[in-house]
Amino acid sequence: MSKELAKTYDPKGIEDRLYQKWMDGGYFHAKVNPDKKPFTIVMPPPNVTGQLHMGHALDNTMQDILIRFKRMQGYEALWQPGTDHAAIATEVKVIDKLREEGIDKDAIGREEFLKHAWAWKEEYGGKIINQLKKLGSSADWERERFTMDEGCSEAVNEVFIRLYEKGWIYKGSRIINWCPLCQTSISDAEVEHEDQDGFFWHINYPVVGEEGQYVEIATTRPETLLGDTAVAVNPDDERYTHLVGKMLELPLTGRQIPVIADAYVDKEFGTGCVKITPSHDPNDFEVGRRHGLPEINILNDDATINEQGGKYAGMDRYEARKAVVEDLKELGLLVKVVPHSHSVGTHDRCHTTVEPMIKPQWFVRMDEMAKAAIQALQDGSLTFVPSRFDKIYLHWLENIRDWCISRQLWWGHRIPAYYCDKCGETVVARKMPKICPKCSHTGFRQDEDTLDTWFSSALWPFSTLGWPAKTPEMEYFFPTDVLVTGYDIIFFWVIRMVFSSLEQTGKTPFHHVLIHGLVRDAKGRKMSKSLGNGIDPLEVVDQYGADALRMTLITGNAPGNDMRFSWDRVEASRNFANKIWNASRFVLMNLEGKTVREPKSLENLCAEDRWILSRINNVVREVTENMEKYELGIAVSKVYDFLWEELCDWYIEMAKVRLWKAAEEPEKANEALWTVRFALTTALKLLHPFMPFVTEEIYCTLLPDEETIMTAPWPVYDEALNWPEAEETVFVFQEIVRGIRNLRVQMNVPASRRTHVFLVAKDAQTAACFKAAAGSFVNLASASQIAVGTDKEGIASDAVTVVTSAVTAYLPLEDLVDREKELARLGKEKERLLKEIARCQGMLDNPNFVGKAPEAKVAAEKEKLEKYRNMLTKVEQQLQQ
RNA sequence: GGGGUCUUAGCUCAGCUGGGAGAGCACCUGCCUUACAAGCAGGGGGUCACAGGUUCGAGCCCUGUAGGCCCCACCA
Repeated sequence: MSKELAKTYDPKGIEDRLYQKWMDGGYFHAKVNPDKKPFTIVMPPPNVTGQLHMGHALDNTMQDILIRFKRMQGYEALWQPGTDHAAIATEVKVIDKLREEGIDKDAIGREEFLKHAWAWKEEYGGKIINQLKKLGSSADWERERFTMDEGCSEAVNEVFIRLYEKGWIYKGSRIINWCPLCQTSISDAEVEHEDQDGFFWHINYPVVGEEGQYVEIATTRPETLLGDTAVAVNPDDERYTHLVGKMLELPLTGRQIPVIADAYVDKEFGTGCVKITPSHDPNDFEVGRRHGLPEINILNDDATINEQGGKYAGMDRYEARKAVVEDLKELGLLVKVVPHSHSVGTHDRCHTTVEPMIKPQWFVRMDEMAKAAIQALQDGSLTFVPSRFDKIYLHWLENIRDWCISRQLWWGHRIPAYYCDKCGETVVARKMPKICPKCSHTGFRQDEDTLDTWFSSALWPFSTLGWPAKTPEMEYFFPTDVLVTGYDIIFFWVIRMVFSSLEQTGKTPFHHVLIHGLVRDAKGRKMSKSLGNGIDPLEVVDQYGADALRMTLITGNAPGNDMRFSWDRVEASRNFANKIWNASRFVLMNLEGKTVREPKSLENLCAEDRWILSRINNVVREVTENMEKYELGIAVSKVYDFLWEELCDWYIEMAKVRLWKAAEEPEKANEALWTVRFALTTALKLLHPFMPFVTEEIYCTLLPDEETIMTAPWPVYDEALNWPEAEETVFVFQEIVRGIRNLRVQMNVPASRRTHVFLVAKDAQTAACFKAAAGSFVNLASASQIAVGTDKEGIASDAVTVVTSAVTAYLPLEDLVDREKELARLGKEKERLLKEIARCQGMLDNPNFVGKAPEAKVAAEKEKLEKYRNMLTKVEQQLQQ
């Protein structure tokens, strides 16, 4: 089969085939296994009706890398997948779809609507999962869950009831954020603040019974005047103390309102007098409650003025604003209008300006649970990567307000609260109660509201494992190890999972939170539907393959940082896949018809073999360390460099000499083959988490007895494969080869012309070393032959040189040598060495350096100095000739 | 108003606990060398934003300045 491998790697077909093979092999499935240590990642559940975007691709790639890595390391690695019902997002979509069909949500009613919603879910729900599979995601699909499936819903009810019974969930009329478009309450986290240009309207409120006396207030929302129930001043504000307790004429309403004193008012800001509208401003609400003020709601749910607004009833809030201002002007009560930029709360989904309103809603008391969540971070049971997100987490928790969890939606978990038809008694229970505990009535109706979608996602790390039941999975896989998500979702999700888990299970739901940034477009803009600048990950997969996409998303990116997506980078990744594809094609061609045996003694292998083995061995150690620290970008670039530069550009080129002479010297060829295959397959294992498909395809072709690379053991560092002297020998050879290539370009030596190369080593032992390795470098140095000795006898005096620490290379180039040029070159080299020597000398002459720097550093500098001095001597000798 | 973050080669970005500045792309010069032109070899290009400080030694640590981005925030 190997013979037919295409010259360029084409992921099409291969990826789907391999994915199917993995599915069939059940490699993604994790089970409770006492013989292994568990490693668990819970997948942030994508919106059930969502479309895969670059954010998902990045998020899932990172998780897949970690899970594949840990799986290879021998952990029982569970990647728990699933989807989220995404209450409001989905409901909006279903409403839109129904509208297109001419169906009105309210007309068909709750039951019927939910049927449509479920049908929608069934139709589109699997789509995003299939898209995730295209990326190569090795999640345990057998365990796929949905936030509204039976088990998760049970968990939701359980938590609701527990918190209710503890008094931490309560229903109350509080001021909440109301979206007039979506017609539901939303939580603080869902409000986005936008700076908008507006005005400050200064309005006079006449003082009752004191002709010509006014209190001037300033407001950005004059229409809310209709709901004012007081004007407040600071108790220490001498300008107004005499007014406190007096009544004011509230314009346009015929009502009278008191002047009250409250420390909330800032004397310095505006006029120092604040109109108080308890029903439509969070601060005013607080003030109102403190002073027992009436709460007058002036708005309908769609933000039109209600009957409380008198003549303005029926107007939209902005229409009413205009009308109110006009009327005030006419009454002569409008003092002035000042342009003013202020921040306005908008709904993060539809960007409609949110209206604060007082409504009966369900809340979760946050104080105690927030404390526990803060504690978890402080005592180290939870850590963020990178750690700068600690502050964001803490700041949010320290300033948290009670969480409004009820939503006036139909798609979601219906609140398990029941009200007696007769006496109105509230019963929170798993099922509809039969008899009222208060009045023994038997008729109940369930609360109409559903829960914030994040209420169920907050339970995701344990609800998916079977909680509240004491399942073996819960016992074994929980708490999970690492959560991978974007920084934009810390407030919505991470924090709520942490406190929910701490409260319900007593444990943090995960030990580490690995945060990534946003994938932006090539210009650095957020990818968005409205800008139309989004790039479909599936299109990238289609054109370049999932491996290339994954590689692109991981390379050169540090945790928590945003990244720009560019097609150039995808192409570079694709080229890398092709590079290793061809490297393995080379190996396969040489493998053809041979049986490779492991050499009897690795210790006796030639220097270049031990070099590459030593190198991959060290790369294994470094990459593993990087992976453990979640430094994925660094890890993958090390594998990249090893494969491309060390293995392909050097080792394979060196090995060719032996491989081409396989017929004459099969044993040597066998050693080269074994070594190259070992180094390559080891590197493939390191690369597999990043580029699962191409590595699998190559690995199984190179090692036909292996079923998959997925379960191949992750390589471990082996001290027996550490050969620093072999590394040094090859390193010197590389210096020489680079020097020779340099010379040849400078002297315009035709590529076809091969030259003799004489190496003069500093001593016999070094000479022997280089003699042994010389053969492998003949081609790299464009040499006809490489002779090695310990003195220059017999070498033409006009030969050009390449000087390294251990060896000097002489090239008799006769006719090609340009004396002047050569002298200039040597002069430059001398200059460089003198500089280096001066640098070393300078450091070593500094008593502070010698005295305070670590011994190893000082020794290293001494060694360098010695080396450069040697080289200088040789260059000077050459110059004299 | 508070906090975070960034400023490194023409572009996009790495740079792990402080110890001689890196990658990819782009550019220039040679090469279709029997794995790969999606390639090979060679090359140019950076006072690591600026100013101080700590240190034997700073791209990295501290302070300040300038500019960009982001988040949080009930100043009407």
